[in-house]
This record gives sequence, structure tokens and C-alpha cells, in this order.
Amino acid sequence: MGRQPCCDKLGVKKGPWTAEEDKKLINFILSNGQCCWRAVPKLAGLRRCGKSCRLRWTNYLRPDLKRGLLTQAEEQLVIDLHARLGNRWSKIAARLPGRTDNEIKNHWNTHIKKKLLKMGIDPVTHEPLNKQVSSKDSSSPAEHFSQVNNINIHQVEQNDGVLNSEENSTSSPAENSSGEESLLVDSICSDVSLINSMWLDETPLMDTLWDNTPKVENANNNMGLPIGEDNCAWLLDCQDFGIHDFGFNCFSEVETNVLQAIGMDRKGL
DNA sequence: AACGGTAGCAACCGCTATCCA
DNA sequence: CTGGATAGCGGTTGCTACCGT
Repeated sequence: MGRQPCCDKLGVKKGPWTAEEDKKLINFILSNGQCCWRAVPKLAGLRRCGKSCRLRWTNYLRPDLKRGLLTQAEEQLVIDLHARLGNRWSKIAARLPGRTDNEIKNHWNTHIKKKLLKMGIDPVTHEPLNKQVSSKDSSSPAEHFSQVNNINIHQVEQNDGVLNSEENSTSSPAENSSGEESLLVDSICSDVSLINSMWLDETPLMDTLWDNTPKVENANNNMGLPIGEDNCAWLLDCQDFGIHDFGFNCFSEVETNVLQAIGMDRKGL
């Protein structure tokens, strides 16, 4: 006897999620929080496997997700972390707020891998494919990547400043879009104890940004979601991933109020 | 305009880890 | 301690949009 299937295969829908399904899942998670994924499809009225719901939520619907391509600094960080951690995508993702393991894995396989190969770096070992190159160039693969891409880990930090504009008012948000990542690169690369700790299962940074359990009792204030300048960005990005398709009818009145309070009504939603 | 090849990404599958009775 | 249930992870697949011919 094999392992029991995670869900009843019969009648379980597969394939791309529809806006309607997204709506149901968002609705459910917002009002009930994340718990017992197996029960979610039933309770949310979805004909999906719980696993599929979890994946859809964590990889696509989660509020704190950034959308769009990884910045150069983020790539840099991924490369460096990969050199140290290997294919531990979840560990790597934990160091890139707003990015999922799946996203990073995909980006690695489709973009970074090719870049590294183009540069003569083995994406698996992070060693130069041509040993002669390695003898001439003593810099690390990560540094090599930076050089080829005309970015300097430390320069990026200096030029772009800190991502968090609240802490750095000297540069515009557009200019410092990769500052946080470069700071992460710098701090992580130079912090041996941090790297060591990453081998242990310490709490990832992401956990501080995304509280898994919406605080329903505080719904009047923030519906348990991390609404801030950074964290409400997901709502502004909603139309990028289809929420506009079903409108915000899926949100309760309270949630709608919150959305309006943070500027979501700017497009007449 | 039609077709084929390719790249990118969302989603699935199967395995492992963890929790709990 | 054991075994079942569930969550999480990483590899892989398959769909779709894009691009070149």
C-alpha cells in the first residue's frame, strides 16, 4: 500500500487558477487565516487539493510578495547564497523578502544559470569552468558576477543607498530600489555567523514581515495584514495578477475600507 | 500570415520533515 | 517509540507568450 493521496483525486481540479478561485481563496484566508490546508478547499468552496491551495497562496496570492523580475542586487544575493547553500531555495528565499522559493528557483533556472554559464562560471559549483580564469581572477564568483554586470556590491550600497526610504531620504525610491538587497548581500556575505546560522533552522526574516495568522480581532485596524508602505504594495499590484478581474467585492466592508484608506480607491476600484 | 522553436513561469508530483496522538 | 497526518521543499512538467524565419 502506498501513501494516501493528500486529497481525493476524484473531482479535484488541476491546472491554472481562475480569478474566481483566487477570489475564494483570498476571501477564505483573509477571514480565517492559514490553517489546516487540507480543510481549506472544502471550507473555501474550492475543488482543489489543499496542497494546491497552499502553493497558490504562498507563490502567488500572498500579500507580501513582490512582483516582477529580480533586481541585479537580488540576483547577486541569490548567487552568493546559492554558492553557500546550494539548491536550498526556501532558505535563499527567506533572505529575500517578498520573493518565493519557486520564483527564485525559476529565475535561477531561466536567467542566472545562463548568465553564469555565459561568464564561464559553473552554476553548480560556482567555480570557473576554465581553471585558467580562476588562477587569474581571484575574486569570488559573486564578485565576478558583479564585475561582469558592472555592479559592485559595495558601490551599489553606496550609490543606491538603503531601500528603506524612511531611513534614507537622500535618494529617491527609484534610485535605491536595490539598496536593501545590496545591504543584505554585504551583511550576509561578511557575517560568518549568519551564514552558519542559516544552516540551522533559525527563524527566517520573512517571518517578521508576514504574520501567518491574520489577527481577525484587529480587523478594524489592519485586518491582520502587514499594511505599511512596503506591505501594501501587493494591493497596488493586485491588478497585475488578476484581482481586478473580479474586483474587490471579495473583500468585506471592513477590508474595503482599509483598501480605500491606503489608496486603493485611486483607480476607482 | 503561418509556423516552429524557445523562454519563462505557474503548477504539479513525489519525497522528506515535523507534529501529535 | 511508532505510525499516521500534514506541511514544506525541490525537481519537473506543461502551458503560453514571444520571437525569428
